[in-house]
Formats: sequence, structure tokens, C-alpha cells
Amino acid sequence: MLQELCNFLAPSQMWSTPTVHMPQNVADRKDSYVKSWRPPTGQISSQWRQNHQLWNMSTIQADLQQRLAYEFDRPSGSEKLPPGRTFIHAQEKKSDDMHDRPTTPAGMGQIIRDRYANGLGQQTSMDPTHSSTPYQREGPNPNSLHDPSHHVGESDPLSSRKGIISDGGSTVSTGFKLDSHHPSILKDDAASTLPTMGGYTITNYPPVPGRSDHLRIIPNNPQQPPTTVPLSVVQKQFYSHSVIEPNYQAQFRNGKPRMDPKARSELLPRYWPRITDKELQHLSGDSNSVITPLFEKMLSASDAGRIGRLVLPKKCAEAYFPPISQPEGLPLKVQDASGKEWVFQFRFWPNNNSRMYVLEGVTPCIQSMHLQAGDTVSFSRIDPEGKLVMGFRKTKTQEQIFRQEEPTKPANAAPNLPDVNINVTAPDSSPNSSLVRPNKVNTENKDSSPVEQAASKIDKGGVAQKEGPGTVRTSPGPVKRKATSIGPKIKRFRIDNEESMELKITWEEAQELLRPPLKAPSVVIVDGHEFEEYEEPPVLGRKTYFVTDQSGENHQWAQCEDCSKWRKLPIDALLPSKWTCSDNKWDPERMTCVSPQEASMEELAELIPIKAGAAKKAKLRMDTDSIDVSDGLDTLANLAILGEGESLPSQPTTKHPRHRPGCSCIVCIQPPSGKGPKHKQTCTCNVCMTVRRRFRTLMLRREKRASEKESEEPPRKKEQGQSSESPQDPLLASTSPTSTPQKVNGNGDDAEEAVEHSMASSPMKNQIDLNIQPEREDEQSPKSDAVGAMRLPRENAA
DNA sequence: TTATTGCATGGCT
DNA sequence: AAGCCATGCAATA
Repeated sequence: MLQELCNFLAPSQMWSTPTVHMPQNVADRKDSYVKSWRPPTGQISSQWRQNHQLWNMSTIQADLQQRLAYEFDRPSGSEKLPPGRTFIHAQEKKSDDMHDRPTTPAGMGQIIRDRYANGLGQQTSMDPTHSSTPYQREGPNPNSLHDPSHHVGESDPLSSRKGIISDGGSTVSTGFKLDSHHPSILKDDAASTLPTMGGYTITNYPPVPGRSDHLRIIPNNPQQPPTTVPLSVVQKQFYSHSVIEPNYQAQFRNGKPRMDPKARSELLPRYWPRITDKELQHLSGDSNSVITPLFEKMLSASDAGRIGRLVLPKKCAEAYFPPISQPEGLPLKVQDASGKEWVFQFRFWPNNNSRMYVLEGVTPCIQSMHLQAGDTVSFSRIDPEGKLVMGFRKTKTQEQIFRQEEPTKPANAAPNLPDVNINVTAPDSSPNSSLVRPNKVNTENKDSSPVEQAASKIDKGGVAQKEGPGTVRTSPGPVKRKATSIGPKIKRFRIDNEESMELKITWEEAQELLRPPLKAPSVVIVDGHEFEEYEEPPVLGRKTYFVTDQSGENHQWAQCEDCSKWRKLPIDALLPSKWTCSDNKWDPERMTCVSPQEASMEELAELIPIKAGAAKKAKLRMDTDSIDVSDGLDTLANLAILGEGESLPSQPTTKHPRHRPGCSCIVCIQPPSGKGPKHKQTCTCNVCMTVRRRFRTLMLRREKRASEKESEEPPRKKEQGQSSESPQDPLLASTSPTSTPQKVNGNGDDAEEAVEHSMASSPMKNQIDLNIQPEREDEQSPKSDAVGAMRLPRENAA
């Protein structure tokens, strides 16, 4: 294959195409070139057509290798790149001024070829689907040289596998967000183009002992020692990308890579075209033409304004529009989806030492499409004609964002097309957009989420566009300059919000909670690539601690959800989020909660990050039939309320064994002096709500266990239950019998109602007091934080 | 005066 | 920190 690749990329072949545009400065570009210029049909494409399969495979290999190589390339990585490696990473190699390097379409193609021609198989993309081919309409096309087998997810045996980790989630169709970030189930032994790299298996199943923030890199060559790579590094490759651009999955909804490879590698993600098959079909009509989406741009206020100038992203212009050397540029014909042809002046302004590209005369087009700021226009290329075709997508109104339950509908075509509603589609049509869906309708910006605010801006901006000729302002008079910038605001808000939703837990934190699905993976070997194929997405698992004992044996410790006893498990044990002693199939002697713990808490405290003091307390709790409400999901919930920027610290606080620095629970956030702001009983802040929620959970579990015990054992001293188990101590006010768990139905809602009722109906009694002093609380209650968070006001007054 | 044009500025990535 | 790009604005028509 390597040989084939080399042949394929033989310079003589590569440079023989007459249309090759030699590297040159922009200033040297001749506008006369434009006369014969056609949008880059891609010199690569023609070769690709002959070698698409090879190309595709090579690209996948290169992609996988590059990911690894990238890790190793970085100083933070624990491995260094083998000698001789000279990777060029698209993101690393910050795209310098395009003037100084091949900027023409052919030139860019050359860049890519160059990267392949060096024998390293390096492409700038990180995505296997980077090997995209121009979109081709559905249907038989005997003349087509496009083998559909290269279509990722369609018949590509590699990418059609569910659960295979793939950049951008392009091959992950589970809809489970985290899976596409999860690098742990990817195997790569593709070394044909990079022999020095060898093959590696990336895994964190099980996590690296003691290094939960690392991934294991296992060379497929058993003679090479495994090593680890910081997750934070991997995260950059697998996580951030997917988070920031989850929408890109939409590009592959039907398993087709459609955008031009250059777009992915050279353009900022916000310019990546998002276009569906249907839209493309509309654009291409009934011909056998091949459409390659090139880029898209969300219209700014300026773009959509009456000035009629559409600022083009520099790289897009230089990559896909004819090269121009004079500021005046040249007229450019662009066809819209209805077949109407528009002529814009494609030109540039000198700007600093660079250029600013604009399309002039777009007003009629914009108006005919009823576009406003915030809407998106896309540019595609139709081959073999080489025509530029323009699509558009209306942004969502606020109302539509809130009504996102309905599946979004693509639109990138003429408004007269039957299945295109110019008001329907959103910039964010990814399945992940639901993650940012506001859960309440709030028409005021005040207290609304960023997304809501963004939506509001869209709406207002859109209206403002129509308000008066020539004005794009959303408010009269001088406003802060960028305040009228609709487009970027939208993008920023959207991304920020996604991040805020996604990154409330860090990658490392999420990793700790992730377990592979219970169903064992099957190993699939495709063309020498070994993949572990998971049918299901990763699951949130119970947190365990990996330890190496004195004998050097590795194992892990997990805590039973019911009895809180710690159980020793094999190193490869994978626990679900709900795990109890009865699930301890590895140790039949300790398969029940009545079995004693194998090691004392003091011993355990030396092995796993629990404090000895806490260990004692935990032991006490166990003895007194206390409960531990922490599991993976609880942890996740805890993390979720931490807010941005908080990572899960590894060390417990001195106050609460189960709390970590940064914990924002009611106990931890209280200033030591107790002088902090008081929470009212009606407070609905995160902390208060969380406390209530936890309390409900607590009550539920207690109730459950109480009833279980009742059924198991003869009834015993119920009244005495107040000693250690009753929520009256120290949970609730003891003055109301209605607050005891015994009075609460097993139904969770009832439990919560009971709590809330007691809180609401009797402000002075039975209330959950959030205004407590942690130290005192800690002294007085060995219970869990959730328990300890609820106190009597009279105690607080002391 | 108004619209257009070309450039400059500065926020943001 | 460089460079992109949204848009302000002066010059011009």
C-alpha cells in the first residue's frame, strides 16, 4: 500500500496536470488567470477518483497516526516522536499569511500533496473523513469514477462501525455525546506509511493506576513498553474538537463526507460548510453534477446590510475564489439554488499588510433570499462545470429554538423548493444542540442563558434588519461597536454555551466516570487496522480506585452503594454506576453487604484517597447503617453544579472527607465565619436546589432500606431510629413527625413534597437551613455532606 | 444631502 | 500575539 501511495503521489504525476498553479505570492497572481479560472475542482480529486480507496485508507491511517504523533510531538506528551518524524499539523502550523505560500486552489492542493508525498502520509486533517470526495448525487451514475465505498459510514468498513472513536464524531452514530470524545477504544496498528511509528493502542480501560488523568498507550509491538499520555493532551485532539464543533457531525449524517478537504484542514470550523444531502440535491438539480461544499458564512450585520458588501473570510476567498492581484478584483458569477445567476464583484481591500476580501453587490441576492444578519450563506462548487453555487440557511428565531423538540429541517436551497422552509433551520442542527436547549422560556435577557440571549439577539437583529434602510443597528444612537455584530455574537454564544454545558466537568473527570458498555466489544480487523467495536456508547460507571499493593499486585477498590463497604476488585473490573456487594462476582465471600470489609478503613486510607479520619467516620457510618449517596452520577451532579473552570481536585478538603476543594455544596461554600449571605428557604439557587434534591434522594434510599429491613427482620425499635438514622438528626427539625422518613412514601416525589411542604408550610420549623457553619456542622454530624447540609435554625443561632 | 467607496480601527479568535 | 474581520468613518461621487 505504501508503494501504491508513493506511486500515486509520484511527483511526475502530481505535477503533470496542466492546471497546477505553482506556488507564488498573491501579488504575482495574474488576474488573467481568472478567465480560465474555475473554482478548484481539485487536482486531487481527479487522482482521488482513481485511487479513492487507497486514499481513503491512507488518510485514515494518517489520521490515526497523526493523532498519536501529535500527542507524542507535544512536549507534554510522555513520548517523543521517533526520529525522522516531521509532522505538520494543521492546527499547529498556524496558517501563516497565505500570501507567502501557495494560496491558489491548486497551490493548496499541492500543500496536501506535498504532505503526502513526503511518505509520511500526513494530511492536515485529523479526520478520516477528510478524504472527502465531492458530493455526488444519489443514484446510479455509470460514468462516475466515484466509488461509493469511500463514503464514510456508508460502506466504509472502518467508519461504519459504531462506537469507533473518530474525530468529529463522524463515524459515531450513537448520538451519545461523550463517545465521540472518548479515545479509549481506538486501536491503530496502521504503520504502513509510518513504519517508525509502529502501532499503538490507546486505552484507559482500565485507567492508568494512579494516573487517572492519563491514557495508556500500548504499542502493538509487545517488546515496546507501554506508556501514558496525559488526557489533557488527548482531550485537545478528541474532545475539544467535538465539543466546539459538534455540528460537524451533521456533515456526515448520511455517512457522506461532503465538504472539501481543504475546508476542514485550512478553514476555521465556523466556515466549514454544513449542508445536507437534500440541500445538495437541490443545488445540483437533476444533473449528474458533483457538488463540493466549500464554505459557509454567517452573515454579519454588515454583510446583510444595505451596503451590499459581504466580507469573505480570507482563507475561503483565497482557497475557493479566483486569485486576484488587484483590489478591484473581478466579477464573479454565482448561481443560487433556483438556478438564478448572480454576479458579484469579488475584490479585496488592503488591510494592514493583508487583505480583506469582499463580495460587492450582494444586496439583491441577499434580499431575494430574505436573508438577515445571523443567517448563513454557503458556497459550493458544481463539477464538472466548476460553477459556484450559493445556498443559504435561515437562522432560527428564538421561538424556534425553544421549540427544538421537533427535528430540525435542513434548508440550503431555494425558497421555492417544497421541503425547504426558509424559517426553519438553525445554525446548529446537530443532535447535540439539544444540550444547549434552554429548559425554560425566558423572553427576557435578564437571567436568561447565553443561548437565550443569543437567540434574543438574533431575533432583535433580524428585526432590526428590516426596520430601516441602511441601518443594521439593533438600537439607535451610538452603541458599543461590536454590539451590533450579530453573527459572531451568535457563534460565540453558542460555542460558549456548549462549552459551559460540556466542560463543567473536565475531560479527566468525565473519564473517571466513563466505563465501556457492558457488552463486550468485538475486535474487528479491517485492512490491518484493529478496532474494538462497541455497540453501545460508554456508560457512566462507578468510580473506583486503582492501587498496587505491597506484593505489586494491581487491583481496584470500589465502594458498595448500599453498605459503603469497600471491596477489592480485579484490575479489569468494570463497574456500572450502581454497584453493590451483590455485584461482586469476583469475590464470592464478599458478595453480600454483611460480609466484613477486607481491609480496615485505616488501611484503605493509605491506599485510596480517603482520609483516615474519614475512614473512621465512614466505618462508623457503616456500623450505624448510614448511607453514602455518592456514585458516578452523583459525582457528575456534583460536578455539574461546580460551574465552569472548576476541575475536580484530587484531594479532599480538611472539612469534609467527601468534599473536594472547589466543592460548591452548601457546606463548602459557607464562609468559615458564617457571615456569608444567608439562603432563604425560598431560595432556588443551585446549591439550595441541589440540597433539596439530594435530600429527596437520601430520603428515598433510607426509606427503601428501611422497608427492606423491615421485611427482612422483625420490627425493631422504630422510635429509636432517631438516634442515627432519623433525618431529624441532624437533618431535619425534630419537631415535626411528618419529616421523618418513616412518614414519607417510597415515592420520590412524595418525599420531595414532604420536604418541601415542611419547608414551606412552617418557615420556623422543619426547615432545611442552608445557613450553617461548616465547621460546626462537621463537628456535629459525621453524616454525608448532603445530610449535614440541613440543619435546624436554632442550632445555627448558637 | 445622500449614497458609495476605500481604508482604518479595534475587538476578538 | 498575530491576524482576521466587523464595522466605523472620511473621502468621494
